[in-house]
Amino acid sequence: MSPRAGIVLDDIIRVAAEIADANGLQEVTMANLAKRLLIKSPSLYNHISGLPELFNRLTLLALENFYAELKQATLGLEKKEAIHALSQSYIEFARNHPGLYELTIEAPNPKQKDIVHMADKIIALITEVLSPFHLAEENLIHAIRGFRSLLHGFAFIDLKGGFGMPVDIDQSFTFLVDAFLRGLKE
Amino acid sequence: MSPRAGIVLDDIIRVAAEIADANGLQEVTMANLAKRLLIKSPSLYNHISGLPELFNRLTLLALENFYAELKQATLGLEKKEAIHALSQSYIEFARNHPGLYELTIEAPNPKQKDIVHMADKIIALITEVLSPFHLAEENLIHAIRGFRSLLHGFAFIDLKGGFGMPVDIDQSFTFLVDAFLRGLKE
DNA sequence: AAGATAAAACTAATATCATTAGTTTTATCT
DNA sequence: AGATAAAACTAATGATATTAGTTTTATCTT
Repeated sequence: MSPRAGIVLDDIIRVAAEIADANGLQEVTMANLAKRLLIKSPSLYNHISGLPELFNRLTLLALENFYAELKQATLGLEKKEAIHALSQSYIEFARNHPGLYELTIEAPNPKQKDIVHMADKIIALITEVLSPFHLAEENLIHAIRGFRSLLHGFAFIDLKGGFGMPVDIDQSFTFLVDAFLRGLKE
Repeated sequence: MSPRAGIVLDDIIRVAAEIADANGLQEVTMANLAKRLLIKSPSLYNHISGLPELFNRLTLLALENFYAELKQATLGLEKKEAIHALSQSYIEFARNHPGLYELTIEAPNPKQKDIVHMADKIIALITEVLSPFHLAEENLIHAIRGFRSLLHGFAFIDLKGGFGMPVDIDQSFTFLVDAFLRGLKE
């Protein structure tokens, strides 16, 4: 064991994730982390170089968890079923982890190889579930971009409470995915 | 004229909009505004109550401009043409005014009646262009939500530079809108 | 033309951040 | 029992938003 027991890096990241999802990314501050960990904020610098590193690590964690859930959701499924499962899983992650989800959609810093890699894996997963449509080169890219767009757009507006009408939100989501898939077939 | 000439509220809002679009929302600070207006930051409080009011006013300006451009784009057009024109105008506003666009998609504070009103007008416009599809009640809501989602999702990912493949982005956008419209017809 | 007015600017101060430097504390190892 | 190392700490700096109080100055009144 180390000369003196105290918090470890993972404690910081874990609490940061909790704050991000419960109170919003803007509440993830050195001051708030220190309060929750019952230490003074300068002590955090014994474990992490500052807020930029914290957000990088939090983004990586978010992408890993997001990927794992999406992957899990599609296991053993094919075609339309796989697409709907991935879509549903996508929306649920955003709802359950609004703070982490926001981090997953920010443009990754190209220097952060690990982050770029995880972001690429998510796009590869989306590509996989779209592959049964046998789209020609450019159309496949169009379809991937379109699918990513509607997933994120719906998740985002939903998160912000932008769907106010008294109509079931999940049904609207299924409607959207179905409409897009029908449109793809032609 | 007033007892002593200086800046006026509109100067602050105008410069705030410039900074928002050129440097990002996070650069819209009292400190930066004061620098650009060649005054000290406390002097700004002679004209505005603080950052919250500034962002409220900036959001209203953004929504007004956004609505005006969307409306203008659809004038005299019908059906598919109107939808494509509105879509194209949507993406262009986001590209030309990334800072203002971000403000238009935040959930409006329900207490800000004027902001809510403008946001509603934009949704009404989207509803209008979708009306030729003669969708039944719930399906109309689904379609509106879906269309808003794909517009925002595409605009957002585009803004963040998330479409990296060497395939024309505007073609992808047209592909997405067309696919959705085809899907709506069934 | 001189003084009053009002609204603009200002300085000074407080509070909250992130961060750095330097000091103290303390669990473990020798 | 003392050395070590890494954790905690305090103190300080610089950026931010904001408030309070003072000064400046263009216009209006007499």
